[in-house]
Amino acid sequence: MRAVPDRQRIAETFSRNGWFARCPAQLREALVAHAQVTAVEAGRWIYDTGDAAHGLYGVLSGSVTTHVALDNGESVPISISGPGTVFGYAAQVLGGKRVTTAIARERAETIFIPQHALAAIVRDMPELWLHFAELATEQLVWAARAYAERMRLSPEAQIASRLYLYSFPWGGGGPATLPIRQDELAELTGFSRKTINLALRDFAARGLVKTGYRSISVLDPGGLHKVAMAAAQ
Amino acid sequence: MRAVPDRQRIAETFSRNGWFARCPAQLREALVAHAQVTAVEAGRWIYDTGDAAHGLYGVLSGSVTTHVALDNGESVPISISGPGTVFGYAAQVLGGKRVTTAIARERAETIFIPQHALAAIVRDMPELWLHFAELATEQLVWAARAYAERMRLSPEAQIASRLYLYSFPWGGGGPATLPIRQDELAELTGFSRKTINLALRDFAARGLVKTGYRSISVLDPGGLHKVAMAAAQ
DNA sequence: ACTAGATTGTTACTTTGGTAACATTTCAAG
DNA sequence: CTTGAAATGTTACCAAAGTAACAATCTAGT
Repeated sequence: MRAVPDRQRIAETFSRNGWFARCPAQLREALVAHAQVTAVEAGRWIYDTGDAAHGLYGVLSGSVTTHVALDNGESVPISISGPGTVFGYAAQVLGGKRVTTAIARERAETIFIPQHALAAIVRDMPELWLHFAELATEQLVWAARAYAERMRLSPEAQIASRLYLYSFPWGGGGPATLPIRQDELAELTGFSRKTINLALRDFAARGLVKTGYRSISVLDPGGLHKVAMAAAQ
Repeated sequence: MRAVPDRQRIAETFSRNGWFARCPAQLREALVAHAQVTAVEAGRWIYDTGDAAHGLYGVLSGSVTTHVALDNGESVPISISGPGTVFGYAAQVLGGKRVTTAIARERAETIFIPQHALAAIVRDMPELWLHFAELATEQLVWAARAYAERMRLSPEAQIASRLYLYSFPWGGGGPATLPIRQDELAELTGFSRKTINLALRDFAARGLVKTGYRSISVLDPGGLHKVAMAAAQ
């Protein structure tokens, strides 16, 4: 919870793209005005499934993973969020407990907009709910697609699709170097590390990616997208 | 678009449970007042991905499947909706084209609330957006769970989980006879018919289900849920 | 520069689930 | 009561992905 220079950074980071950017200026400013900045160490919980929700989060720097808890107790990572991304709104909309667990993947700064600020904003600007509806719906469509891909595409196609997806937060859809380990990508996609490694070698041979130590460079996002699409029967 | 007796049925069907039921009475009544009833033959498209969206749908009788189109052209079924369920709101919220394809699984009646009616309602009751946000968020949480299960659970556990899920629309969470063929369940879950059959035989041997011709009777939903949970490593 | 721990690359083996049959059962129309 | 199409039950075989190693490589910290 610091002063002026942070405000500026927040406004810049969250105006570039994503949900904040699509909100009307007045609403965006009201949200930014109430944002509190917090630094989080790598590996730290930001919130856990079942916690009471007291507000909305966003990623200012670094990255955050979101996990879903299965009935059998397993915790499954379902997304990585980079700077400019809003998270933790589900419990806010549903008005109750956190339905996912958020963990800092690396040292990160988050913004937090407390519930009472949201309540005050929504009194003047009820269209905030419209924007939450848009956000949730967009992610729902994305999740439905991800689920459908999981049912039908080959592992190779799914891995290509995922790398293509990650090329956006880290490279705007162009070439990008992803700071992701292969075992982490395995966790994230649900395949074995061996299968990941095999696919990456294959992509590398085709000039689509270049593997490094603790990193995967996407050289040709469009080519990866084609691989994902080519999986037709 | 018929007269009084339909209004009554609509109000009853959509007040029992689901999204409509949770809307405030005034909002629910406004929605019901503008609903138009249409009969659809089995197998008929209600809308297709890419169509312009002109309103919101609900299932009055029968059932409707929703499909997502993959980039490779495949169409993947992602849900079955029974009476009282709202569908087709995603394109409405996003204000554009249909993002899924809806098809009548069997002879069905749908209600349709045209866009202009929604626009009129939201002028007086902007909280309609809040309820859309809740609907989308709820389904998002469900989709995230489904995705996580798909990544981690054994086919058997996933099939058990799905049957447990379907016991709600058809039996309120208690014993229920699902009018679903085994090859249809295979499509829906993304496994082969053989795997479905094997799992069902196994469940039948344990007294959890009873298979029939064109039907699967869930005898012990709780037991199926336990099977889904027991898949811990 | 060295070293230990972390990460990636690779192999042999096993398990799982899909494919493609075919046999059996069910049901509805004639 | 037939009969045939649709649906379920079952089998043999095969390909794909997981497991569990181990080897090679990289990097941070001394």
